[in-house]
Amino acid sequence: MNLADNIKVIREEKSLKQIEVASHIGVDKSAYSKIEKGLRALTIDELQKIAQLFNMTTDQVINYDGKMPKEVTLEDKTAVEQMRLIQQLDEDDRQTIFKLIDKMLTNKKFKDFFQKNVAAL
Amino acid sequence: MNLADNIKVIREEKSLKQIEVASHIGVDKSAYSKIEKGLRALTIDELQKIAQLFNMTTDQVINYDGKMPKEVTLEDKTAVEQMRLIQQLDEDDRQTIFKLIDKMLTNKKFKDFFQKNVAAL
DNA sequence: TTTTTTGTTGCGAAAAAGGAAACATATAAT
DNA sequence: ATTATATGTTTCCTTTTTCGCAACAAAAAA
Repeated sequence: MNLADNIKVIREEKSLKQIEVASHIGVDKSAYSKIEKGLRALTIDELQKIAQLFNMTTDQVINYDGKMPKEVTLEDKTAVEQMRLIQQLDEDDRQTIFKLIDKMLTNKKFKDFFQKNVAAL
Repeated sequence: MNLADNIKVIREEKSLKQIEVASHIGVDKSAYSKIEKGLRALTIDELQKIAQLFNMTTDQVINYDGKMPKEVTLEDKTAVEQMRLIQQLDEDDRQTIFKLIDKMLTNKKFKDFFQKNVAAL
């Protein structure tokens, strides 16, 4: 999908008319039509205004991909990326994870302790 | 800071010459000079190529604020600590955590997706 | 069907971009 | 310092793009 198509699709998802987006970015409706048809390029300024109207970042508009989200797998990601993803969790989910980790760590400490002090008996 | 300034500052931080960026985006050096001086607008296409050359997203270039990296700022210092603790877990416990986080993240993505695309129905 | 709304196309005028070359400034070498 | 070289800027004219009205076409509503 190219940028022109992205904008058209997103605009339609938001049930906006061409004229509404056009006036928001300050161009004639004919010019806007050309934009969606790929007959005239969007300026960065216009893109930013459109993104603002759509409540999205410019990157999200540029890389828009209407397809369903794909699964996430942390395992193969770098630690930095893992952190970034964990930060994205909702507050309560993150709480759950941390509590679980606390339990696991506590558990491990006991396990290690017995391993070292009791197994020798 | 405006976009033209951002690009200039970032280019200089990366020790690139105007001519190098110019040829990467396919314009004459004089045109590129005009871009940095704000005498001619960047196209979205050019912005994307520049972002690629700079190893940044277009949003990062647009919203660049001069302040240096934030590899690990105080704010997410706790996150680093969190990761350090997770690394200490036994392999199978870590697997469990990761799988759970994966599920939560995937879940959240779907939730957000439906929020945006289906909730309006 | 007949209206009304929404989107597209044609066209001359106006604005912007292209790029070669002259010019200016900074950096390096002698 | 002076000269050379590398880097960045400006001028000037040509080419390309955009402008926006108005006519046109298509779709939706009445």
